[in-house]
Amino acid sequence: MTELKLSQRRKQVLRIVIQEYVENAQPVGSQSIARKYDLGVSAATIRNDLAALEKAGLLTHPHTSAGRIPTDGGYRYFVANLMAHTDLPSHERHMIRHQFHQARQEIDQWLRLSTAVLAKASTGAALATSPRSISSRVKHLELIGIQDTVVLLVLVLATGTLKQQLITLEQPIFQEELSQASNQLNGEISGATAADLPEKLEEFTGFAREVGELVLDTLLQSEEQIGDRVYRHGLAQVLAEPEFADGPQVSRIVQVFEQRTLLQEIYDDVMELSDVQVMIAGEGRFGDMQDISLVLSRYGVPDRVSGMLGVVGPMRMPYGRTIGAVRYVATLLNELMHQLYGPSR
Amino acid sequence: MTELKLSQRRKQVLRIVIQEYVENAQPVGSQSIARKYDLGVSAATIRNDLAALEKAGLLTHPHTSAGRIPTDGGYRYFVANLMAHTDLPSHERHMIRHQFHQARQEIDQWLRLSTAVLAKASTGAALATSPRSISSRVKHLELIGIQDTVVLLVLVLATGTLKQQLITLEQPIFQEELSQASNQLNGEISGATAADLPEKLEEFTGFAREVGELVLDTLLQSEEQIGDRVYRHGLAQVLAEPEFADGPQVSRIVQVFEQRTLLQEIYDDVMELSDVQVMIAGEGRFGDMQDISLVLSRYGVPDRVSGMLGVVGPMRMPYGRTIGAVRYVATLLNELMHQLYGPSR
DNA sequence: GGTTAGCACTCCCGTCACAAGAGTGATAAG
DNA sequence: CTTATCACTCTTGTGACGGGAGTGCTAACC
Repeated sequence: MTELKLSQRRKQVLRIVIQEYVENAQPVGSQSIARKYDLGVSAATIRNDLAALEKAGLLTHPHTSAGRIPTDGGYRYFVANLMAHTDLPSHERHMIRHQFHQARQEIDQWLRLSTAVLAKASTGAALATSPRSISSRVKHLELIGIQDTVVLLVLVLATGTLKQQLITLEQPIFQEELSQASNQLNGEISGATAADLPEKLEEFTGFAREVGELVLDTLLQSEEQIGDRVYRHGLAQVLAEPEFADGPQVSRIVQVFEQRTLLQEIYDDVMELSDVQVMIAGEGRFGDMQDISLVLSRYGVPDRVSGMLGVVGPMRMPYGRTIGAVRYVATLLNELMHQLYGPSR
Repeated sequence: MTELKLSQRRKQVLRIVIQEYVENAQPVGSQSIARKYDLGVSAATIRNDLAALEKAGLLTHPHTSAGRIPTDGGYRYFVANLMAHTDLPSHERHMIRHQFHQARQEIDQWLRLSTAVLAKASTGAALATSPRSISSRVKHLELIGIQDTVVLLVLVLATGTLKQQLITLEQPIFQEELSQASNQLNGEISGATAADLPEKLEEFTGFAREVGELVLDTLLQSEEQIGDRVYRHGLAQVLAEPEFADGPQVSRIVQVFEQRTLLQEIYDDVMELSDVQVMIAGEGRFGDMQDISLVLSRYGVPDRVSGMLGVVGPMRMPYGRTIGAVRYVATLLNELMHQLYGPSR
């Protein structure tokens, strides 16, 4: 979209329309603006401005004699040019930080808390994916007999991520054999990445080889997918918003919230930029996202692990506040992750 | 509730009302019954029966001149006495079984699939908790250095469940020390339960002791909580049902679906009986569950692991089919789990 | 040219009345 | 116990009506 030129007052009017509409979910008209805000001009002038903003594609009206509401383009302009970058108020920041330090030191807990906090701080529903390892490196491997013919393969990646995989055998196997195989493998493949592995596997045969292949599979798979867990919180809250009063709208947002495949698609986008990203009404690239906005951020430690977290809500959303919240939680997670996966080892 | 005595025809009428209402979500009147079903009596007689069923608390009207709809009591009577116990049709059963055998051999995958299958086979939303170990027994323990001062404790329980816990230290620690501690602990505490552990810990000091305490904590915690993951699927579908057209109803069911604490409470109930349980409108013991029914079952291997799975949906639900689906998926999971955790080891 | 006042026009929304339709409840007869 | 009949009730849909909010246009003003 080309950069629009708008007079100061028109920007101001647009800002007011969005602000009012976000707050009240009601179309806003020229008179009510003139009454409530002292712009030094009359309602008629504002009316002209509104018409101009509509022609520019930033506003619409639902019907002839109603007030104006922002279009998706209007929100985009607002977010890009007009929005005050509001950080979360400091007492909220402190409270959130406190909660994180009180939680048990576990990624699972942190992410759960993140979604809870985000949902509370925004008007939307929060989601987060568990962190994915980038270029996974094997740290350690363990083979544990569960049943006579069932073996559990536990894989610890350099980042501390655990992968588990059950192996069902034709023949019973003894613990000694398992230990032997795991010692053998540990010596050889620890520190290996998916790229190194095939070569190293050459020298193995039999059961050890089989396990090695499985390790490779697991590594490859963990690199190409989003984290295997998706944390969600606060759907009830966002469904209470007036735009989701009727059926079709509800199912739309629930689908965005529930569907893994959609998240997977969006994930790649989010990974490209380091800052918080705002996706308004699907940005034309995703269908079926009318009236839905996403505010997402990457988190993690560069080149080691990364995940995604953010908020999904109605397009009519307090973007400033939401972005602030997402950014803050993301930086907090970054800090915590840094302590764990930190510079290197 | 005392066992009600109803004539054959009245039972038949009740059955018809429920059947029709479940299908069409519309109050059903005497005339339409007489027209559609050949009961050998006139509409007026059916009208009398309806009035009797209403007096017995099994039916109501929404208003004076509307047809009848079942009350929660009506559904309970139906489920207890009238319902045809329908198993899933065999081709569906085969398809489901096939899907399970195609999936990767992983509990995570199975449960994900279970909820997907259940949601598809019912009109509700499916949920499942990951299995919890009963009287957890330690199988193996591993300590892995992630950062200089960060250690990952991996605990493998006898059932193959993994528990992980990060430990942040004051001082850096060397891998040798870790290995030493883990060897020491493994020799001593492998096979121990939460009950045995405190005694065995007596002999340890320093870091090993610290880790031991942590193991104990983890064991205790894993015994008292529901599985740490909750799988969900198909919320969008159930929200499309007409009873959830308005706001308050939506938030009610979303809360039932989302809230962990509620599941935790229900869990204990479900564990007591081995068969599928039906909870209609909260059975008076849970508030805020008007118009919502749950069909739940335990799954797992007796005395070893167990979890819960089932369907949450509107009270107006095809109970026969839903119960059949839940039962089938539960037995399927039981089979699969049995292969893993099977008789003993 | 930008700004203002005035005014006709449009459309939504709540209310009311009205009729149709479905179903009940009661009565009286079989 | 069952049936036919009928008055009554309540919902639902429709159309009319007025109030209110807001627009769009025009003409005048600075």
